[in-house]
Amino acid sequence: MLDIKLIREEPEFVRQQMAALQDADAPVDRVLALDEERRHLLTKVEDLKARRNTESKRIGQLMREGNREEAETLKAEMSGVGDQIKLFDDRLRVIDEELFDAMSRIPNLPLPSVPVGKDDSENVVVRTEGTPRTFDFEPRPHWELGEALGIIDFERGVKLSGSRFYVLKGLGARLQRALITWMLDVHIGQGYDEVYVPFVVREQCLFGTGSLPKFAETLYRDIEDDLWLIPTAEVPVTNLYRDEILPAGSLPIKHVAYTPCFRRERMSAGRDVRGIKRGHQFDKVEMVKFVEPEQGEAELDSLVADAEEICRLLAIPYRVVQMCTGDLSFVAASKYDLELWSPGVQEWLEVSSCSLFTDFQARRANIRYRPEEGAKPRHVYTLNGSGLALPRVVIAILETYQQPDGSVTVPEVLRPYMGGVDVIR
RNA sequence: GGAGGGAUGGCCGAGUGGACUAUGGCGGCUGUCUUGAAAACAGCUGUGGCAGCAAUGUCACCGGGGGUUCGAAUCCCUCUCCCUCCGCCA
Repeated sequence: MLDIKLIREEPEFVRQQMAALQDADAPVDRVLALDEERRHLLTKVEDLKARRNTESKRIGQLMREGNREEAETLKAEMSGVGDQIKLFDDRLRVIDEELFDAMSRIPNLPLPSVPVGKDDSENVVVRTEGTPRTFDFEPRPHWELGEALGIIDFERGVKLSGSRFYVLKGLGARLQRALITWMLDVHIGQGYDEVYVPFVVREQCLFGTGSLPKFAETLYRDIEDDLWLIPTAEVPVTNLYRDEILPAGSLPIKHVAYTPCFRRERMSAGRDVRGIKRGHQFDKVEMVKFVEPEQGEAELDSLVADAEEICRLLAIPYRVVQMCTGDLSFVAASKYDLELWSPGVQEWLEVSSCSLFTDFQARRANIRYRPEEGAKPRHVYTLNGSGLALPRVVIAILETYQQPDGSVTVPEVLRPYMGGVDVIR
């Protein structure tokens, strides 16, 4: 949610930013019209209420004095005022709802540092680290390696739950579990506090992070209890402090959480159907930060660095890509993706998205802090980044560390987490 | 799943239709006294919207939403959450 004052005072600037975001549907003009009508009605209805408050007090006073007739006259008069107030209040309620709906459909504004571009073709590769391994044999894709090693079972996954589900077995399951534990440990070492959170949440949490109302069709939902499966740990972790005013001195707050993620992938039907790249259920270790506005951009840089550390320690080549305005998500003001090179599928796999949301989520979720004791509350800035998304890291490991005989060497850093196993065969 | 009891300010807790501008206490802040501190005493105390350059004014908020009434913390409906007892359960 943007600050409505900004839209009211700088409408031309906001329109211009919407154009840069390639968002032609953002209802800026509607917000302006509704806002004006709302304020007009507010002053009218509040005058009426002020009058009713004073006159009602007088009625009480007259009744105590035993002056029945005058009290009754005033009552009759106030009854009419009450009817008017009700009319205005009803109208206001409708306007408020419409305004809220319009406001919640306007995306966040990009930072000035974000390159302007029309779509993902104009994203900027900021840096590439590591050299892709050279093979003296044809590297195979992970689905061949995984099936041959008996560590990925696609058919039984489909039997259990349908397409885009799979089963990890033996050292495959163990590799994933090792990665989760190891990545959590690395991020804890970087100063993040681990949290374990619910995997189903109320609707309000999804609104807070910006997943609703716009992306409802990508989410799984339990109708009976009106709970939603989380599409990312970002949702429960960011909402930890929903409707709170954090006391002075509590920022920055840095959390790391392991959760599964559930996505219907209806937008991507038919894409990436082979292998484990895009499933309905996947695991992720996620970092979430709550910081003071002044620290926003610096905290984004350090968030990217914290996620990069995982790639670096795994010794897998990766690159950092900055999203241009046309490819920013609805809620992000600035965003970097981390992509691991995977030689079997011959592509850069997106394993992390690190975003700064400025105060956009904090407004929607009502998360504030006190800069100093006794000072007025301000909205925090929120950030999050995967560190990292699992199946794709598993893909990159299998494909990068594969041997001519189809076995896979276990990256050095993971061996202590695998009970000393150094090769999957 | 069944029965019952609750939700009031940073915290405890009173308040069953008008003096509530929410009693009282604790905590916190400021001041007086003191070399300093404690104690005592006095004053202050939340969030947001709208109007205004500002001082300020005004409205809303007693778990959420709706209703009754001239007037609601108080009465009615509804939802959420918490607690107690019983049953079931990894």
